[in-house]
Order: sequence, then C-alpha cells, then structure tokens
Amino acid sequence: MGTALNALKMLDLFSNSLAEIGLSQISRLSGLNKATALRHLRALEEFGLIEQNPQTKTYTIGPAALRLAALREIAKPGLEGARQKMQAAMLDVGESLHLTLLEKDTLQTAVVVETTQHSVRVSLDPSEVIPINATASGLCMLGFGPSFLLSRLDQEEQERFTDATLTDPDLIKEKVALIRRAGWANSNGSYEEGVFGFAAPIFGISQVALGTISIAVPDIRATSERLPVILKSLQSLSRDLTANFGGQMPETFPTEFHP
Amino acid sequence: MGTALNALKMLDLFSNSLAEIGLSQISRLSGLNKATALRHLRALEEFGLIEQNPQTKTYTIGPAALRLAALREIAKPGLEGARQKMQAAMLDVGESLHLTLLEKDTLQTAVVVETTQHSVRVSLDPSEVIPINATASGLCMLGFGPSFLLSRLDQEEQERFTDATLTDPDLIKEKVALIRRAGWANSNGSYEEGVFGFAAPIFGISQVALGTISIAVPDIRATSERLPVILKSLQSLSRDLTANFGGQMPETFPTEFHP
DNA sequence: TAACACGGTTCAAATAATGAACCACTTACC
DNA sequence: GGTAAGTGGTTCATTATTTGAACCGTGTTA
Repeated sequence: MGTALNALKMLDLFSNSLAEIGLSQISRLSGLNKATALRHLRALEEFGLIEQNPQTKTYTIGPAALRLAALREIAKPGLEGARQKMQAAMLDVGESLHLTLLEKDTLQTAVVVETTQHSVRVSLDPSEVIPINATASGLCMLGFGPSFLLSRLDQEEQERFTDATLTDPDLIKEKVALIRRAGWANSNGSYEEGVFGFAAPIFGISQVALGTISIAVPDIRATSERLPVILKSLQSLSRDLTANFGGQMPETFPTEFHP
Repeated sequence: MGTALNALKMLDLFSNSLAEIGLSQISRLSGLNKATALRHLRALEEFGLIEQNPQTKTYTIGPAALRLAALREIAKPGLEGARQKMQAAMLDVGESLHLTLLEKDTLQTAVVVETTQHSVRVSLDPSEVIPINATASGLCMLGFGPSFLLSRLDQEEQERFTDATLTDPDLIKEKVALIRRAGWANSNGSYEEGVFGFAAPIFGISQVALGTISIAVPDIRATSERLPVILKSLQSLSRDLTANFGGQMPETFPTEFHP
C-alpha cells in the first residue's frame, strides 16, 4: 500500500558512503522495476527532493531537503540552537558530537557536528538508525527514556555488531542500572571496533529523556586523562540541551559525572 | 500524473506562518479529497516527513526533513560552511542574512540566518520562491546568473508586489546594467514595504552566479551611515562564499562595493 | 565484433488510488 | 437541551493510475 511511500523509500538508499546512485543501481537496491524507479525519481526530482547530475546521470538528494529542514526548524525549534552549543563543545573537547532524538519508537541522529581538530575522527551516518543495545546513546535512552523501550528488550532479539555488543536482555538491564546511577553511558567498541562512545540524556518536559547527546572518540584518544574533560563537557551539554528543548531534569539526576 | 508528487505537494502548504495544519484545512488548501489527503499524510508520516501532534491532531513537517538535509549536505557540501560564515557576518552587521541558490530555473532560499541583535528584524520564509524582479537577490541573479533568466523577462509578465516593484522589462534591464557595474544589487521596498535588501552574487565554477547572498534591513536602520558597513560585509561574503562553493569570480568583478 | 551494462521508453495488464457518503465526536449558539 | 456546523477519520464500489517485461540506442569492455 502506498506508491508515495515506495517513492520516498528510495531516499533511504542514499547514505554517507553512497551519496550518488545511478538508475539501475537504485532499481536493484530498492527492488523496484527500473521503469517505476525512474518515474518515482522524476516525481521526487520535480519536487526537488532528488537531483540528477546532468553529466554522470546519477541521482542525489535534492535541495528541497534543506527547505523542508528549515520549515521543520520553524515547527519544532531548538535544533539550530543545539547545533551551536554542540559546535562550541566540539571546539572545547576536540571530538565529534551526535545529538539523537527518539522519533516514534526508534532513536535517530538529528545533528552531527564533526571535529575539525583531528584527522582521525568518528564520522556518523545521519541516515542510520541507532541500535539501542550497542551504542552509548541507545543504552542511555534505555536508562532515562520512556519505559516501553526497556520492555521491548525481551520481545525482540538484539543484533550483534562486535564481540563487545550486549545482546542478553539481563546483561543490558544490569548495565542500564549502572547508567541510571552514573547519569551517563558509555560504549567501548560495542557498535564499531575502535570507537568509544559517551552519552548523556536530554530530558523533556515530563523528566523523560527525549534524546541523547553523545561524544564519539577513536580508541587512540580514549585515554583516562581525557575522560574527565569529556564527562565535564557531556554533563554541561546534557543540562544546556535539556533547557534548550524546554525540558526538565529529574532531581535525582547527578549534577556531576564521575568515571 | 504522479500520486507521489501530489502527496509531496502537500508539504508545500506548510510555511513560516502556517506551521501546523489540520486535516480538513489541508484537504481544502490542497484541493485533494479528505480521504486522499489523509492517506497521503499517513504515508508521509510513516516516512517521517510529516508528524502529527497527538493532542491537537494537527500535522507538521517531520524529523525526516533533518535527516535528508544532512544527506544533502554530504552530497553537495558547502551549505554548513556557508551558514557559519553568515553567522559571523550577522554578528558583525547585526542584520538578517539570506543565501539563495538557483535551483532548476527558480531562485530559492537555502540558508537563513536571522539577527539576534535587534527585535525589529526581517524574517524570510524559507518556503517562498524569490521573485526575480522584486528582490535584491533576484535582480543580482539577473545581472550575474545564467542568461536565460534575462531572456525569460520578455516572455513572462512580472508580478507587482508594491508600488516600487519593477515590472517593465526595459526598466529592469536598465537596473541590471547598473548592478553589473556596481557588483551589488539593492531593493528598496520593492518586494515588501519597509524592507531594504542588499545582495551580491556567489559565483560558480564557470564564473556564472549560482546564487546570491543578501542582507535584509528594516527601513528604520537603512541609513546612509550604515550602508558602508553593509556593503563591506556583503563584498567579503560574496568572495568567501564563492570560494566556499568552489567557484571563481570574474576578473571584471569589482573588488570594492561603492554606494 | 560481440557481449554486456547503462539510462530511458513503450503499452497491455493489473493493481492501487479515488471520493461521496458516512460515523463519532466536539464546539458554538439560540 | 437541542441543533447545526465544525472537526478527524472510515468505508467500499468505481475508476484511473501504476506497473513491469520487453525493447531501444548508446557507451564500455573483452
């Protein structure tokens, strides 16, 4: 059901590593017939969500995406302010930052600020859905977000990404209990080898987390000397961004993060 | 032809002043049947381009817009860098800035940075198409953009917005000749009463303008003392943004803007 | 030269979109 | 307290649009 949806789903094919795609490849990846894929692409192009490179004939995400994002910012303000705070924090700690938001029942990347300080950096794909069991953001959301996330743990099998990925619901719950006490979550290569993630919650109006702010560090820089700097930044971002989105922190939430 | 396109066109109903719309109103505004509108909205919602407020039942642009904008930034980088340069210029001159890009054959707003210095400010709607005859950006594009824009002047009647709007093709061409010599364009209330616009071109690789950068000033602050500051900022933005987008300025382009 | 992959087109067949009428509910008004 | 008009949302027979196998012309590779 829904040709419009099928057309839109083609947009999901584009990603960080696959920014330009040709017709045949789109047809293959989407499973749609080449003719239908083309007609959909034409429709999306007319609206501006798709753009075709006249030389290479490949397709990319179009400029309408920016226009819609600006409208989204009007409807649900805050993200632009958040980006600025993240930018400042990036310059301070020198690492890449991600802001994720809970949309419907999945955790999605909303803002990415990559570090300009190091050439070895963590680069996160904005089109990826954040796995709740394998990332610092996901675990953090389990700890401070709506409770249905935790109860869903027992119903669905959790995907494994690396050797360090937590997949057993009971082990995850143990970890979540620790996170609740600490106020922040970490993931040491449990999503991708060599990537250390540190995340803190952003709370909404009812003291339930609506998203997370996280700092991603390559293992070579994830030393114990740098941890206090990262945690300090994370803590103040958690507070600032909660305020930025008009939320409120629970009284029980720690005002300082300890390693 | 194209149900997908019809669905997408509903997104165009949202604007700066109409950020949340109910089903019946959407049906009325779009001319679609209520049932059809609802099914389209559901499809858009499933993709995330539309979000429904559970309380009021109204619809808004959804979070997928942000995800797509991030992907667009990967495919066609530069806008984020441009935003930062504009932000700096905004703090410098204290006025709102707009970056427009020529998409297909219309001029569209790509980045808006509103002033944080004054409560009386010019606020531009990112969903609006920029009229080529009435705005500083439009006139600037006529002067430095692809030539088909100029030749189209004689074919289509130009819309009138205020008493000061130029609609006669010959008068417009005279103005464009002046702009070409000066390097910058202005519009004194020719689009909206009380708004003074100043624009300079952003050049592409072939020394043809691919967009414009403009500063919008409310009439009360559009004094002759402030003009040099505005022009200086505009000139350096024109240069910086041309470089930012990998373009090249024509040798004949003035290195200084004079009132 | 032949084989293959590319982007794009065609048109009969099949599927999915459509819309008038309807429901349940809330608000406003006499 | 009754009614009229608004809202969001549903139903289902009718209709029109989407669909896809085969096809074309071109460019690349072996």
